[in-house]
Amino acid sequence: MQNTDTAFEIPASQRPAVTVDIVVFTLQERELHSLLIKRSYPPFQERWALPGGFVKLDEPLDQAARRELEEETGLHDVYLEQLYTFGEPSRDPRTRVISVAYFALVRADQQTPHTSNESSEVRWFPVRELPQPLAFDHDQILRFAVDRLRSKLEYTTLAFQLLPQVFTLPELKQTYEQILGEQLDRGNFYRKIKEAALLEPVGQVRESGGRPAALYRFRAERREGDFVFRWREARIERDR
Amino acid sequence: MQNTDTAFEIPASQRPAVTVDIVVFTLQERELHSLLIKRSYPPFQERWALPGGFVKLDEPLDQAARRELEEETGLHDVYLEQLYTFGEPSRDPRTRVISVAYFALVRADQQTPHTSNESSEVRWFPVRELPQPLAFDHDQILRFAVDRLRSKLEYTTLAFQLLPQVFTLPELKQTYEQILGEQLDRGNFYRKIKEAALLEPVGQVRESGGRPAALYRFRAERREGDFVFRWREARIERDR
DNA sequence: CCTATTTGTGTAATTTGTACACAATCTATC
DNA sequence: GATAGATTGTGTACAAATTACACAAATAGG
Repeated sequence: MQNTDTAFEIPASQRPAVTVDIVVFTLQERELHSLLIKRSYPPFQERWALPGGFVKLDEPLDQAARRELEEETGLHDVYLEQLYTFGEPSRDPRTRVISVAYFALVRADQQTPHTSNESSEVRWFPVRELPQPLAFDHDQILRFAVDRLRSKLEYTTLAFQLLPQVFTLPELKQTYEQILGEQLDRGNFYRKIKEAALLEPVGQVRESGGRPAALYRFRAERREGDFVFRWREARIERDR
Repeated sequence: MQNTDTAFEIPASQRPAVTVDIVVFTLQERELHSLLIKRSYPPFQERWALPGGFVKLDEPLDQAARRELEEETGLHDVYLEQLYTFGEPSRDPRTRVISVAYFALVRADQQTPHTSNESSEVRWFPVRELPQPLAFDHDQILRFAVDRLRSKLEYTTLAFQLLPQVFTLPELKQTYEQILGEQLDRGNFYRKIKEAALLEPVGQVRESGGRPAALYRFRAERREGDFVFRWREARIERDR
């Protein structure tokens, strides 16, 4: 840490700008989507970009992320988690901008984003069909967020933040499959979920073409806290 | 992201300062230690603090971390990884300072830190006996780093960055035990390590009071990359 | 009432984790 | 130089978890 006051003689003009950018995920039609806004001004005019903006001088970082997200898209009360800080000097052609990236999860049934005076267009894109390239280094940030979401899914209850309040086991399984990108065994998946005692039956069913599926909700006391269960053994040689 | 140029009309005086702080870990006498420097000036005069300092306007964040670490302690060529960004408005009493925290790992046999004109005193402290409180929010940052190190140890080869080039299996096991804070079974540990094919026998032995231990080095092709093996199953209910 | 479809449960085979015993190799001591 | 003590290294039986797959249950449609 700065250990002399001389450090504070750095002229304010020499200070970098600090922004927050938010990667918002949701599920739509059983596919993982991310929210992008279309830029109206240069640089990267007409390109799609992550929502975000400048951190105010007296504002905590996560609060800045929530504020910018609501201002630009209307989304609020989302699950929010800091992702990584991107600070390459050339990432913004205008000036030095250091961006603290966040990722957010929203239930699709809950809110619909809207444009604002700051954004000409706001849209959900399937993460498998993003408009490329995005503005700035937002491609990189988004990839980073997808990787993080995928790996945290295996040892947290993050998936629940993407589902409606009430859902079926097949829907939960499909959520996992969508994000992990692989098929899971129904029997093993159901057993693991039930052993973790995360769910509470609602007592109703939902039709689905065959046998109706029972509806569940999450047990409130399990909502918070990061770790609840591990879907399966980490794969040896995963990242190669 | 900022999507109008008006955002850049924010006066530079309204910009926060950005620093990097580095939590440096090493092993000394088989205990995990962290490097602190004593502050010579207010605020927090005479308190111990993490090494760190201001990010220059045209400098990548990780480069800033390496530069500050070398300037303040002389340590260089360390393993470095971004940890988290701390941005509470009140964390520095003078002005808004956003700190991108890093954690670094060094082999104790390799380098010894020295003071500089910026630091009156530099010392390794066992993480179990830190001088408290530290300056700023550095207690929090350090706890955060220890937690991260501990959890990453279970699915990465980070422990290797703390050991000398050449080491024995008992030494490796002790490193894991120190950081995880629990005893491991020798037989099971050896088997896991050997199955992962991470090590290469050097062909020599080191005396240790009883039967000498064989020396190993890491296989170069396994040095990089994050994931290599998982020491063991994640503990259910870990974070509660 | 039969078939197709989807949900939900059961179970055998395999793999992995755990606990602990025992052999091997050195030092120290008498 | 024999023996005890200490530490490294290997083997193995048992428990637990994972995997793969079979089968029963519940509904719709013809």
